[in-house]
Amino acid sequence: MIDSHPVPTRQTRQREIVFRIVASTSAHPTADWIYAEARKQLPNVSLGTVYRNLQVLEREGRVRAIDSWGKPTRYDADVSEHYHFVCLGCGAISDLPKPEGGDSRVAPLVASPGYRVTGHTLEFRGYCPKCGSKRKA
Amino acid sequence: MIDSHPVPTRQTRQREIVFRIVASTSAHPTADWIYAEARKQLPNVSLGTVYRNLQVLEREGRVRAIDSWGKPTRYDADVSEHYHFVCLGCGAISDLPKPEGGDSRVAPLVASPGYRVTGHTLEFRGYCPKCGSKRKA
DNA sequence: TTAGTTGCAAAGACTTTGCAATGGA
DNA sequence: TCCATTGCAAAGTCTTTGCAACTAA
Repeated sequence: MIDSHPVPTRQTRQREIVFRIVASTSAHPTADWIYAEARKQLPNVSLGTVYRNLQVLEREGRVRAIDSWGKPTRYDADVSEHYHFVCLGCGAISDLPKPEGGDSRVAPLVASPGYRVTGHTLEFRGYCPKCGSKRKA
Repeated sequence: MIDSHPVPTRQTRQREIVFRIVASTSAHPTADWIYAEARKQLPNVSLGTVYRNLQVLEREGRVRAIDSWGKPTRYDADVSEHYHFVCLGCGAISDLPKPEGGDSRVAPLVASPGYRVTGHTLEFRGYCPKCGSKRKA
């Protein structure tokens, strides 16, 4: 269920380009967007390759996948501890300021014996300043 | 982007059966599983109808959709505040004991001016007692 | 040399949708 | 009656995969 012996990875043009693209933006791009950008540099790169590389990069801990409730997965090259805010108006995902002592505040919420917690996801939803002002409260 | 004038909903056999099925289990079932169960009671019900009803029920606040990282969406009839634990071994989703003052502990993590937070999701991942003991730490 | 990678296209998994018929209020 | 809902099947969206050729190490 988990890689018992990790597969060695090579450094390829395609892989590095995919990584650089993800790292170059804070927009938490989708595979499709990354693909479009990649083709500007490597006109023949395929969408399959982009997906495969995103998987490898995620396995290596170089990028993080952000699940988006049925919508396409988005990727983040900031793998440090931080949370996201998803705007229900425009769909934008923005980084939240790193919570002070966040982990130590959230972790204790789960304390069931026998369970081994390896990670958690905390995501906030609502309206960003731009979308919020367009609507009546 | 948001229902300005909610569409009236009717009470149909299909809808109530779907709801009862979701409410009858704590396994956080998928649409497929709900569909299979529903056909036991209504042999001609279609998968499309199950999906449509789950959407309606969610809109009405009677069930909650749980996003499962690329895997099929799961549903929960417990719409009260509580968090989930997802087992990376067997995929089971279990309810976590309601956190004491959970909301008030988590909410302050986001305090960016201009942002209106309407909800949040907190999900823990790891190994359940059964799966944890099968693996070396 | 020898696996890991790639491009391409086809397949897969999950969910949504068009439409005519049906049925709840 | 009126329009939300249904069953069916087709279509849609996002992601994965088989395969032969290619290439990093």
